[in-house]
Amino acid sequence: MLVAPGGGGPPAGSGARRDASGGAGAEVVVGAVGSRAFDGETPVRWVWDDTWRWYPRLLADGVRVERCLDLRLAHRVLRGSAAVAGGSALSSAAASALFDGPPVAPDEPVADSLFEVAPSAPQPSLDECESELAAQDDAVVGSAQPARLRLLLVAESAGALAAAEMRHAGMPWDRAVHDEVLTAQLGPRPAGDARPARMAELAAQVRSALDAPRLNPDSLPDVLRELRRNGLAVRSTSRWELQGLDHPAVEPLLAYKKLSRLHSANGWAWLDRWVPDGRFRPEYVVGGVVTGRWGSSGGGALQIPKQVRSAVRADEGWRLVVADAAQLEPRVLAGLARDERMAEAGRGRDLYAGIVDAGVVETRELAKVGMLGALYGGTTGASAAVLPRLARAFPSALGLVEAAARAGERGEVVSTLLGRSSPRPGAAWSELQSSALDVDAGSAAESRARAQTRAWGRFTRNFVVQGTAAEWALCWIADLRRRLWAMGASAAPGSAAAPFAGRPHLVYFLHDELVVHTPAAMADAVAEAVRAAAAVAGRLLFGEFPVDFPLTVASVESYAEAKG
DNA sequence: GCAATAAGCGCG
DNA sequence: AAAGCGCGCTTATTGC
Repeated sequence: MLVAPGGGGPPAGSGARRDASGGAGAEVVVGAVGSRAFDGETPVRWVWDDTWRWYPRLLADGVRVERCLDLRLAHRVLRGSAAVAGGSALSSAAASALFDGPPVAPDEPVADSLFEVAPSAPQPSLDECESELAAQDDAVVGSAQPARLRLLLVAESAGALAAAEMRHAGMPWDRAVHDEVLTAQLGPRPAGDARPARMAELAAQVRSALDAPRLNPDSLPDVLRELRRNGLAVRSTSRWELQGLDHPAVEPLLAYKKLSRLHSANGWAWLDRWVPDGRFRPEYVVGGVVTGRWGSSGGGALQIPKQVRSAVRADEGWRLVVADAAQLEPRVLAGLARDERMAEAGRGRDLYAGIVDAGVVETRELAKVGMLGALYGGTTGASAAVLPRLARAFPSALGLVEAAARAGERGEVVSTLLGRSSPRPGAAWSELQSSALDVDAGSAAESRARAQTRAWGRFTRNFVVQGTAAEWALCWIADLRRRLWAMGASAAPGSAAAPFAGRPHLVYFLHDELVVHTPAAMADAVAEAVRAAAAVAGRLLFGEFPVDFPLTVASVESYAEAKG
């Protein structure tokens, strides 16, 4: 039981306590379960071990938390950061036991499970939270870049709040529209485990074309064998290897694979499991990716195929504001490297078009392929061919990713702008490296070691950009979340769950793209807020360095209408 | 029998 | 003509 905002003090037994030493502003340390601002006015930053443990229940009670510090997320960032000196209290066994590791299960019953929820990780006491907070504070203050790290920690924590809120509110999903999409492509929903009609037809065509009446098109080895038996020199059954081959089995096989994917990943079973009530509630895993991007768990929230996005529909009287940061990663690179020419190429326009206008390459497609090659470490084809021209035009930017790659190849750690560091290569890495140095190491061992070295270099090359882009996106969503709440409620119909009734709120986030569900009357203001938040994110990361982060923003009824 | 792995494809 | 980064999920297969 919790006290709603505007109510009295902390609930009995909550264990909430005012923190006297927490730096600027009042802070509340929450060891078990928390409460609201004590004076009702000072913005309070809740400090708790794990947002995902506590926040779902607060939201279920209609309570929104404005700001927090997630000790578990912060712990992980600080422990891994090259900017933080080792040997602090953060690395004590006690701190590790309590604050290391993945987020724990929410403190709420799981409705659809017959079984007990797995026992949660040990719950830190109030005192343990306080001493962890103090240790983190010391680590930040004593670090090479306290301001940036502090920004990273609060942005990551705000992301955790947003993630829990998005799951709570859910993405509005029209089951009937989804069913129409499936029926149009697959045929009517089959009973039981039967193949949908359209897939069965295609399977029959494949069997007949390959003269293999008993072939199971879902068995990759069998399909490969039959393709070869029919004279097709393929190494795998992947689409890019098959398409364009001149054989009557190819077209139905590719069509089958496409439908099979739709059916198994986002078919009726998915719909029943993940959208029982007209809302899709994915579990986001904040910081779930090494680079700081979010991951997801269950439901494939980050892989919703374009095919079914028409089922994402605003409630009656509401709109979806869909925003997408254009060419985010190259722009982030321009900012990171303070590459003025590259920033200039993207100012007020499509960055790739700007690269063409600057006379660096001939076409937008080349500019894009070349930039992606620079970010990912491409070494072949058109991408590699234009790399020298990009390097000449943008020496700072290309130099930065090149340096990150070289550092990784040496086995060193690289870091994002705000101080998230890459993992060190594992023990197997160094073993393979040193084994290649043995006097009697064969050339095979040497080339394996070389391939591994380059692969790690590609990882660190991309890490600095992808990770800093993730930081930009966290700042974007954090600032937007604040703005949306400040806009207040309108008298819109619809069924947004408390505390978001009548209010614009985030419902989806995908690396460089987000969706807000808003009362229709507020859609324009939301679009404005989304842009303003992007500008703030740019300033938070890059200060006055003049790099733009333009967005495409659309106010639509259906997610499928946005973008192209 | 079950768990781990591989292939393939969806997203950025 | 997909080459290079990061993921999650499903199915079939392989390993114990």
